[in-house]
Amino acid sequence: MKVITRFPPSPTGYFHIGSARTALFNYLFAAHEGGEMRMRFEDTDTARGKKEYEDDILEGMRWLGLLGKKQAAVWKQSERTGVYRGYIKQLIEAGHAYEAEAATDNPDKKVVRFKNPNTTVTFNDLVRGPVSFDTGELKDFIIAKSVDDPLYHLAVVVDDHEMGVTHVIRGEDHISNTQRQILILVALGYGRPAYAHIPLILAPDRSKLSKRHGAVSVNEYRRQGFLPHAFVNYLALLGWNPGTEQEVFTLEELVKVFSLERIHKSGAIFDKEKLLWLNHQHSKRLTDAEYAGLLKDFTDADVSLLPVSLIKERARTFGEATELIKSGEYDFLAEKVGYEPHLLLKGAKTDAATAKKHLKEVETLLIDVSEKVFVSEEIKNVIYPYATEQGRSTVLWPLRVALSGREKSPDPFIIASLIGKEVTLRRIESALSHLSTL
RNA sequence: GGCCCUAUCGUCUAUCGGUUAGGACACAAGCUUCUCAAGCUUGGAAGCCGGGUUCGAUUCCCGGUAGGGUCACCA
Repeated sequence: MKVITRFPPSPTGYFHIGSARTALFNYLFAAHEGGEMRMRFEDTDTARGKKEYEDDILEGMRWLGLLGKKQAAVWKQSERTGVYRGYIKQLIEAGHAYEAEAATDNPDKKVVRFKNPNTTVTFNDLVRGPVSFDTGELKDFIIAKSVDDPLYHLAVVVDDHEMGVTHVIRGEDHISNTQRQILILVALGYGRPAYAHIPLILAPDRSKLSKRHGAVSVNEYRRQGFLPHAFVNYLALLGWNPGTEQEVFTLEELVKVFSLERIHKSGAIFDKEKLLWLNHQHSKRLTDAEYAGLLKDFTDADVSLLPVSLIKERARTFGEATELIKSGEYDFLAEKVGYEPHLLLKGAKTDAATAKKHLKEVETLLIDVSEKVFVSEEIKNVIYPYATEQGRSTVLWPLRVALSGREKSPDPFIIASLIGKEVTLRRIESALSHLSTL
């Protein structure tokens, strides 16, 4: 039988990372089994639902790569009240439900209560094993505000059945809802889906993750410049593990190895540091061209002549890359560099005269390097023996500052190759005249 | 509070009765290095407590404790 899972968010807030992980597990399991994940909006609560939230969820799902082109249409419960009305009537006629006085303000309205058979409901949770409830405590719970106004539990059961859902994979917070849903489903004569309740994502203090703990919406991570695959990779590792020591996965790789049996039972704290590390790993696996393309789409900084391989190595996210660029780290690529002359000697542990001598020698060595082979390895080959002989810091520090204008920068060979022979020589000349003033 | 779920390094986790309790993030030190990163090596760091069962329990059972979830005319 074809596996069908579902992702049924309620559009009452922005796409939450906990929601995203639930969607991911549903996606991974379905894809692994060759089935499919269906999506619907549980928007029976018209007072709280917003179109804006629906769009945010959809956008986030697309970004994460969990919403394929061949995705079936997204159902909306608000458009299916007619369908639910039929089932509510059916339940009432069969004696499984009845209309009753509303407890609140409106005396004309009758709520629909489910007639609780007061039994023990046991289901075999695919993550936790057998779980049972004595349903008596539920009393005759309300399944619809009126015949025309269904509530969550009724709508879920009907939709899961009509969608052909075989596996309900959802957050642990739904575990006690399962008994109500099984009761309704039995009354309707439906077969049971399999249930798997996954642990929750927790804040650092092990409380429920909320806005006060920082970024909790998926699109915030997108705005911070995370890679969707890295984000998905991290989410998958919260509460699940492959059983091997592999940690870096693409979505496709996750699909291959995912299984419900390896879902952990207890809640997991969201650790942004590890996410950052994973994102860096994914960044480094991108080709320079891929990285440059994505960075360009992300940032408003000028990336036209940036040394992508350097940034990729250094920044963990596109957000960090942007900061790096804006901090002036790569300003040496521009025509002019400005710096305090003293900086030329700061890390050189030598005096102006010596530094000057070394720079002159380096200049002489570089003049002999042809433009055609003015690449970092070649430049290093030419300068390094001399630097080693004279004391590297006394030669390389002034040279690096001459070329970069900064205390911290990539090495001078790389910079020289990036700015070219002509600019390199010009900057050395400029440094020489600075040194003369000291 | 009732009901339900859970409990291994600071964090994410491996272990399906016998292990020097493994890996990763973070942290520290070292190596590399002109600087900053990256990289490499090394290190510190864990079975909530108490009973059982067993030749032997982190692992199985019970109790306690702690944390979480849930008790809507929300989902």
